[in-house]
Amino acid sequence: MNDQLQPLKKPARAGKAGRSGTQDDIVYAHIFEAILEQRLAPGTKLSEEALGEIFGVSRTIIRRALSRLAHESVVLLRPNRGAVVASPTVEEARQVFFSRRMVERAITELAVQHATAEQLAELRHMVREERDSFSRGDRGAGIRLSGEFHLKLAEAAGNAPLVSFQRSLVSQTSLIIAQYESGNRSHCSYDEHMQLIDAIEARDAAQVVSLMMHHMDHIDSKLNLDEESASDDLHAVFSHLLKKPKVAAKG
Amino acid sequence: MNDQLQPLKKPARAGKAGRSGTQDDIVYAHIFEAILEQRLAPGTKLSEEALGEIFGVSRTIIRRALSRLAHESVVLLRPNRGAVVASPTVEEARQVFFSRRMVERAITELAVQHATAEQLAELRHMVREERDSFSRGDRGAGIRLSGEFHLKLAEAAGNAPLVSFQRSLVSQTSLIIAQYESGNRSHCSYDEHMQLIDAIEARDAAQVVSLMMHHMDHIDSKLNLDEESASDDLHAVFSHLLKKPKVAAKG
DNA sequence: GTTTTTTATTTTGTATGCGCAGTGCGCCGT
DNA sequence: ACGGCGCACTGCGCATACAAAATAAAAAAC
Repeated sequence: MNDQLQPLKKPARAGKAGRSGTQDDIVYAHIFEAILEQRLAPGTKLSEEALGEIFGVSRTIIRRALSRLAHESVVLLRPNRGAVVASPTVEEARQVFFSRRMVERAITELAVQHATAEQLAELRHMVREERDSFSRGDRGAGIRLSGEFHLKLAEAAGNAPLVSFQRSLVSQTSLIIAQYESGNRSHCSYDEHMQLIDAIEARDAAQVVSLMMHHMDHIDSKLNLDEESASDDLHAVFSHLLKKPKVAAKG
Repeated sequence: MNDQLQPLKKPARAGKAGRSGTQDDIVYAHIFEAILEQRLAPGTKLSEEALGEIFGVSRTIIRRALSRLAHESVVLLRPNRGAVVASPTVEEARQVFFSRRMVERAITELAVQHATAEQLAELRHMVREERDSFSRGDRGAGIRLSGEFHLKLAEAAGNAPLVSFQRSLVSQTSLIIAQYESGNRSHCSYDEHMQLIDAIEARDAAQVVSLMMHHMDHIDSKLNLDEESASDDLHAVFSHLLKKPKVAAKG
């Protein structure tokens, strides 16, 4: 039956996991990473059956993953017409960044009050990983880890609804960056991330907020509103997961 | 037994709908309204099969509706153990209100800039309906409409991520109000809602924000967040009796 | 040759069946 | 009689099967 790929290994150590539903998360992480890596171009149709074949799971799982991605506005779910990779417009990007600024301000203020030493250590660890990813040239992982840093920061703020919202915003931001960031423009946000941690550790609220707002400005200013190109073929995009290049099981 | 309803009519005109997936939304709205009406007590188990029987749909639909409700933290989805009506703690309520204040401030500022005449008219219409519901004594509908007012206001702000977040916050707030609001204390928020609309129409940003913050204060002050009414958490309920819980409290 | 209608194929939406995990109860051992 | 163990029951997770909708294609009419 499904002899496409049997173990369904995770793409990296996608921090999103840790839940019970394993398969969901794995498929979710794979697709999300593929989008971030720009192996899936905006507008690409995400056929449930094709994805099911590729990941060796039924459409039920695919559908859940897509539903989740849709909720984070990373894919667009058109009724009766399937899912496509979201292609955020400039206006949508602006709205996301507006919300990001609002949320990040609140998060930093709370984090200064509530962040524990362990959380700060964990944050530093994540920044190091982020830096390593970029120095390895793994841009997709870097963007993802950069997002996870901000998510972790939200967790340190200790406000559950904020974390949930931040998760969605970070996903969308990652997609926007993947789409609009100009070339190899040294997405060296990890440096600013470290400064943020230092300021939080110093419990300097004003400084943290200031740094964060500048961080947002920098991300914003790195965006370039012209670039779009990537693959359309699902099998090609996920070829590194496949054992056989061509599947000929189904009639 | 229960007479299962056959045509699946909507509970009121649940404003959430208007989408494509009809059955999802209907089931979602029914369950949500039942929770708001407190016909479903916090902690009540929501069996997929039973709900499917009641609504005349398969577990697939029920599952989607529950998943949606879970995402809005209105029900709690325990892996392999089913769904139960959420019972937000006081701390969770505080977190929701913190986020609400942040979001409402942003929304009002944006709404002052962007709200159109049609949107204001629509808002007034909704407030009238809200008032009617309360005067009819339909508390559940009143709470729901009050929430939908705030959601509509978010839409008038013209920021999609904020709307999405607001939807989740409003759902949780409604649940919290349903649980914690003291008695029949005439949840006369519609009056303040009208004032808000007037101030928006006058494009008086400072006034709108001020009114909104006071509105939040009023909602807050109506809740008795000091004494918990009920809880599904046995440990919490009998904490004053328990010295050592018998149940395996691993993890 | 172009356009429109009809049909066929593909793809999503919904329902159901099977297997497994979680839970409670009864049985047995001490 | 009490505590540990295993069995049966309930109910969800996942896969599959079926039905409806949309798209693509083909054929017919203009």
